[in-house]
Amino acid sequence: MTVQQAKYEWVLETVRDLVATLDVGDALPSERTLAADIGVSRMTLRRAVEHLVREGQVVRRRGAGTFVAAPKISQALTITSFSEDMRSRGLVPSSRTLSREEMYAGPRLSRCLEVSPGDHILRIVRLRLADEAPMAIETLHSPVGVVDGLSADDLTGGSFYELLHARFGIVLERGVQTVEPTVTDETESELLEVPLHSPAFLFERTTWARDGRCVEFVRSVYRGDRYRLTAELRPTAVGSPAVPSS
Amino acid sequence: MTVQQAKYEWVLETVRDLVATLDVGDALPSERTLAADIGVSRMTLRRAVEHLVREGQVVRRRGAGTFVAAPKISQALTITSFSEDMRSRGLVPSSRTLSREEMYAGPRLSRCLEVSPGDHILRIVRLRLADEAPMAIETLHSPVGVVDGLSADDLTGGSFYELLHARFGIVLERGVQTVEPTVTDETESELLEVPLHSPAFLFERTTWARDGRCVEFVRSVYRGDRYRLTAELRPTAVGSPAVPSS
DNA sequence: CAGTGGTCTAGACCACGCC
DNA sequence: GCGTGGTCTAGACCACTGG
Repeated sequence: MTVQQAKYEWVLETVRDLVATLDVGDALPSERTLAADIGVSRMTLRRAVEHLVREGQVVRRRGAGTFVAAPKISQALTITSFSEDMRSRGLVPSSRTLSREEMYAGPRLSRCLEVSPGDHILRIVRLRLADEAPMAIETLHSPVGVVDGLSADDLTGGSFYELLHARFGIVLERGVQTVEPTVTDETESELLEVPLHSPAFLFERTTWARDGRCVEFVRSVYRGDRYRLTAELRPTAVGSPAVPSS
Repeated sequence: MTVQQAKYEWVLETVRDLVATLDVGDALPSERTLAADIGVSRMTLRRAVEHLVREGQVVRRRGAGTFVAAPKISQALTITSFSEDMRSRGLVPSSRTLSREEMYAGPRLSRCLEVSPGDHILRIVRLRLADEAPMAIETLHSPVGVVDGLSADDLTGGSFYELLHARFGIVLERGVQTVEPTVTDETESELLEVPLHSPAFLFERTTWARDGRCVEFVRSVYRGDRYRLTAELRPTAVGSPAVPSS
């Protein structure tokens, strides 16, 4: 009745309070009943319940009812791009290009980049800094056919991805990244200014464009003493049948 | 008209195809227009569009319209619990309890577990195996007040979290986890059957219950040669104003 | 101002679980 | 069969953007 703006959120809070008074496995009142009790339409009530379903607070079973879910921890690690990542950690990101060369893909990279081993690719190595101190070494590989004429200077500025779109019209579609623990070798230790064989993260990322072409294969080595991944763990939706209240 | 089951998904595919024909920054037809063209109600159309918004394909701007989003790579690393994780990798998980002891929390753990340094805590060390071969060492700390009477045998079975709920009525609320690269020490190398100073992951996780109590602090060392994190990267919702078609 | 997305309604039919 | 969630509709008003 009052302002619409608040209604859905108000309903959400109301239902949340209700759930808090119940035990795991307990059924909520039916949607029609609850909507009437609260004084909103069923669609509005459903929207609030959907929110709780996504949060994993409740589980819906068609034909049966809606039940308080048994929380279950799953892990969602979220990382952002280097620059954003550093800024979110209160550090100032910067970059130094160490080398730029054109080369044959060779057997290994040709597989990663999905080109012929004899095709030319561009390899650019950059030192990534945070607050002026070395943080990571990033080695970027791209087929020259994709990033024709890319110079070393182009990368000192900012995002490679923005540049890909603005200059080459490339729209990214998806990527796959793996993370492994490793230790630094001589070269890496010198560049990152850490002792030989220091613990480090090894990231490998392959990214594809919307047109299906493989755009880049990136190998990054992050200092283990300065960089750490963090994850917020939240209860998620439960696959198991709602546990009957013990 | 036909079956309801398929309608919403059909609309989603239709809109997805439409988006594919547009460039980044282009506006979609208005919801009312599009709904009429497709032949569904606005609510149904909205549901499909909401799906695309969550996927980051389009951006809605109130009063302005709906626009094709500029893809932006962000990273969502997803890991599951040890057992699930192993099973999803085609391995058979198992567990061996190495030790169980009650001890004073001490300065460091008392901070992690949010108890007094003089409070008693339980420490259980488990070797986690995959296909009978060592994969990780997990050291669990919990205040005895929380898991009173927990025996070593209780943990050989399965999930600690399910046990927490069934036996102690503890409902988990949230957790924080950090991941660092490290190298194995003598003890760890022996247990994990890897050479001294092998690369490894160090996970540290703190989990809280719904009532606010800190339930556990877990420190896990994973073999770097057998364990690797993988992430599917997908374009996400864009904060930046939709780029006008170049 | 007209047009857009954001929200809400009251009612309808379907598919499914349970008794 | 009855009650549940799942879906869909046609129309309404609001808040905001833009010319």
